[in-house]
This record gives sequence, C-alpha cells and structure tokens, in this order.
Amino acid sequence: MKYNYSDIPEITVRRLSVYFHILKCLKDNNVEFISSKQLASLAHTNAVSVRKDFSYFGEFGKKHIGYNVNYLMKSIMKILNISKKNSYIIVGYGNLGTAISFFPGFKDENFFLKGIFDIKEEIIGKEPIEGVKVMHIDELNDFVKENRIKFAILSTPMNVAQVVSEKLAKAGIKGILNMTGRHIRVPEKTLVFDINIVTGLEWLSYFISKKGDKK
Amino acid sequence: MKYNYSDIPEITVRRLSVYFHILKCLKDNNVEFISSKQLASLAHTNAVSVRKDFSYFGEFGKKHIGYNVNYLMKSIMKILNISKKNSYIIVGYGNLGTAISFFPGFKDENFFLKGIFDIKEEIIGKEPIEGVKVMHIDELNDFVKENRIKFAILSTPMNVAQVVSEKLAKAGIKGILNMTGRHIRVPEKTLVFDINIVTGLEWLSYFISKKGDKK
DNA sequence: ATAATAATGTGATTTAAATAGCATAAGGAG
DNA sequence: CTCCTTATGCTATTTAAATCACATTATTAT
Repeated sequence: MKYNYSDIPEITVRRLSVYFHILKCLKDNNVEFISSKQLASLAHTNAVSVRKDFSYFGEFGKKHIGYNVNYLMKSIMKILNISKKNSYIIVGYGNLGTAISFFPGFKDENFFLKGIFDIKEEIIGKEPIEGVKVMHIDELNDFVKENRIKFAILSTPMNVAQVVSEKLAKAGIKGILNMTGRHIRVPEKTLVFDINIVTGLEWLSYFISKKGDKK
Repeated sequence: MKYNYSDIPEITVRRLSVYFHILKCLKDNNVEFISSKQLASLAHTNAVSVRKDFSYFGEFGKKHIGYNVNYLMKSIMKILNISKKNSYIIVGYGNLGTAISFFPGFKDENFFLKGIFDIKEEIIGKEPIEGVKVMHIDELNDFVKENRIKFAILSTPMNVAQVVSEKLAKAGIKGILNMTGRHIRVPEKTLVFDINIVTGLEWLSYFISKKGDKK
C-alpha cells in the first residue's frame, strides 16, 4: 500500500532506528535472516507492530523466511536518508564533546565529523581526530556555509547552550542534536533532537518505584 | 480524579521529564509562575496535554494564575521518585564515562555517584571525583550489594556491553542506563533505558529529508 | 504431489492518546 | 459588587496507534 509522509507515525520512525541498531548487532553475529517475531522480541515490541512499521515504506520481507538482515538494513538506511554521506560538526569540546568525537557508530551510518568548535584558546588549532581541527566558534558561521553542514551536535556547558544554538540556526544548520541538558529555543526551520542523560535515570526511577503496584 | 498506575501513559512520564527540565531553566531565570499554555509552547506540545499530564497525578495549579514553578518541580520530583537521595555507579570509564561523571545535573535531582568501575589497571584506585574511586569490575558485585546501588550507567565499549550488563543484573542493579549504543538483553526484572547518540542524527536526518513533502 | 507449517502484509477492529468543550474559580476593572 | 478575563481540571469526542484476523505464499515433510 502507498502511504503519504504524513500518514507515518513518528513513533514508527523512532522504532526503525531501534530495529536498525539491533540489526547491526545481528549482522556482527553473522545472522542472515530474522523474522518479525524475533526482531520484536529483541526490540521489546510485537511482531505485528514490526511488520506494520515496515509496511509504511514498502515490502522488505519474504513469506516463510522473514527479513534478510543486510537488505533490511540497507532499506532502513534509505528510509532514514543515511545511505549517502552526511557531514556534522561538534560544538563544545569538553569531556562530552570529546567522548562523542571518539564514539564509534557514526561512520557506519555515513555521518562524518567535519569540524569541532570551542572557545578555549589552548585547544584551538589542535587536531584530535585525523583531518578534523578544533576551530574558534567565530569561524562557525563561515565554515557551516562553505561546507554546507547540515547537522551539529551541541555539547557546550548549559549556560551557553541558548546563545550557541542561535548561532547554529543563523549559520543554516538544519538539525541540532542537543546534548547539553538545557532546553533550547530556535526558529522553527531548525530541528532539535534532545538527549538528556539525566532523563534516563528519572525514567528508570519512576518505573522502578511503580513496579509491584497494581496493574 | 484518581488514577491507577497502569492508567498513566508512558509518554506522559516522558513528558514530565521534559517539563521538569524546562522548569529548572525557568527557575534559574527567576520565573515564579507559568501557565499550561506557556509551558506547552516551550515543550512543543499544547496546553490541554500539559494539564492532562499533570491531572493523572493530582492538582498542582491555581485557576487564573497557573502553576507555581517551585511547587510544580517538587511535585514532579515526588512523582518521579527523585525527591530522596539515589545512588548510581558508572561502569566503563573511558571518554564517555568520564564525561558523564562530570556532567552537571545529576546532583540537583538527587542522583549521587558512588562508584566507578573499569578494567584498565592504570586508572584503578584513582579518585577522579572527590570521594569516588575507580574500582576493578571484579569488585562490582560486592559493592552493589553492600551499598544497595539501584542504578548503573553503562558506558563500556560496545563489544563488552552484553557481558557487563549481565554482571550488573546479577549483582542486583534495578535499572541500567545503556549508553553503549549496543542493544543489550537482561532478565525482565532489570529495567533498561537506552540512549543512543547516533539515533539522534538518524531522526534529524529523516525529518529533514521529509520536510517540504506534502502534509 | 499434497498437506502442514511458518511466515509476511494488510483491511477491520479495538484500544489508547489527543483534543475539544465546558463548568468552575480567581483576580481585576469599572 | 458585578462583570469580564484568564486559566485550571474534567468529561466527552475525535483521532491515532496497536492489535486482531486472515488471505497469501514459500518451504519442508510425507
């Protein structure tokens, strides 16, 4: 069946990402085929949901067999628009920025780090990753425009999160992955995805306290 | 109205966390009162949704006035069960573990770091944070049991994520915040919250590519 | 060759979440 | 003091998501 973009639930897109990371793991373990049932069990959902999620985008499975891991991964990459190379920058190169710059997993998904920005004079000009230099934030605007950078990972201290995100929006960044833990406001044209580490513990805390309560 | 735990949507709990972090920011800016409408606008949702979310847990607002920021924060902390001190450990002390150990924001929410675990001999015994030592992973089981640690943040390399998470579950950890980017399987009694940094870029990539498509 | 089995994909149905609409209350204006 | 405005919280309705039920098909067993 043919769906419009707007028919596709956002939660389906989020789940695609979960499936994808599970598939990566399966591929590393040389698994060739997987059924919706097995995938559902790994993703803590159910088989129908898995099949429905894929069905928004096409038919990727074979009856009686299930899904070819490799083909399904490629299909998800197309859907998420990560089958071609994408460039990103890291803004704020403290502990968190450093950790992200060395995090494996970006490259397999065609995200390539193109620049690092900070204001600490002692690190500017260094090249912590081969081919990627630390630049002063004043150079951000020109760099983003010249290199047509779409994505920025924001890992500055909280107190400057807002001003820096405004600079990013102004420079033409399309999507900000906000790791600062501080809520930021940017013009609507700039998308923001928030990752707040503390939120994880809050969520665990709630559900652990509620376990055992009557269902 | 009175609700059962099971009547409360999980997404409401997630949003509580979002509201809470916005409220923290408002408090820093000395805002005393906020309406559901204003809060909704900051949280990218709508006023009815905000009020409904709170209504599952009680009545926190005043008609014509809105919500007292301080009181609402305290109420959310009670709901999330973070109004009393909680202990957590970090397992895997590379770049990411280090970044997390210095991340501000845990303490305000009563999460206190009690121990760090790794296997690299050269860092074991060190005390990167005052009062918090790096221990060998072989000491994890006893430490968790003796100190009744509920939460662990997993920041090891991907290839050991599975074995280490099994150790955590066995030691009696109630909730794992999995930052490894690798999917882990643990017994049902142990809760897992996954934070995968790459997922953020995938999500942004999808929605940026779909912008402009017919709605 | 035929039957049994295991899987996908999808229209129909059910359930859950979001939204609308309204009663109510607090405060301020006249 | 009464009316108007603003905002909460709750019930009713609508919309969206999850699940059910089944037709279909590929593979294996007899």
